[in-house]
Amino acid sequence: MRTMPPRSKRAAPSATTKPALKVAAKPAPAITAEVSPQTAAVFRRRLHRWYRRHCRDLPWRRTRDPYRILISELMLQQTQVSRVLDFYARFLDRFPDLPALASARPARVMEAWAGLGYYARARNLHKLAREVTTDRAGVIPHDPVELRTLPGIGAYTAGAVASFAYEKRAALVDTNVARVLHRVFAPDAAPKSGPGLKRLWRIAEDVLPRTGKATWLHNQAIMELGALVCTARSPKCGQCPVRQGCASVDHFAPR
DNA sequence: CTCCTGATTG
DNA sequence: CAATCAGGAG
Repeated sequence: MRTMPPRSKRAAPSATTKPALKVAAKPAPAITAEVSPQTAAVFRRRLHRWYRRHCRDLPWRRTRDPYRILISELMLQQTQVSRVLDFYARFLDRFPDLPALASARPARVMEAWAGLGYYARARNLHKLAREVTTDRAGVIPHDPVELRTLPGIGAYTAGAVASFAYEKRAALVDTNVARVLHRVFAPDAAPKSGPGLKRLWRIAEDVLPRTGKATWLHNQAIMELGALVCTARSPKCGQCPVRQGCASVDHFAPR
């Protein structure tokens, strides 16, 4: 039961400060949830049932090694799954762990990346490996905020590493997730840039499960739905587990 | 906000 | 040749 929402990030108005006599002072932004807990729960259940039956078996879903998760996320940012599979295996063969990568010569790293393009990201990755090795005792951070301070890690990748490697309860929004949440919950929001994206991040938080373990599956599931069903063009609403309650289903399936 | 990358599409 | 994409950087 969800009788007591334990700690939603913003709900608790930190009792450490002096209790104001007037409650009306509006001490914190106290953002209103975009999605009610009930709606979120239904969404999660349908989504998760679907994922268990339809998920693809991908190598980076079989590991929790932060290094391997990181490599997969960086490669997937720029390349289709089918092609990443090859490069991923080869890259990890040459650099099986963070120390191996950190101690490699730049030319060797670029060699392993050759064919993937976006070589600035390979340089960032190498720099990250050396930074983490020297400054952080070789431990890739758990916290999305800390992750974001590393070269090449933005909001999305930070959430992905926290969630997929450490099974932390962290939201993530990439274009797949943005598209799904936009269509289901916020058809009026402009999913590109600015306030629209901000709102989608808020929605992503709202629909998150309570535990980190469940969040791992949840985040994989939204991305998988966006990749397989809720595609950019001609979404397969007929196969969508969350079409009931989707704000856009009529738009795509006018019937 | 603009710019950047490199594949892909018009 | 230009537009588009997806994330990150500045």
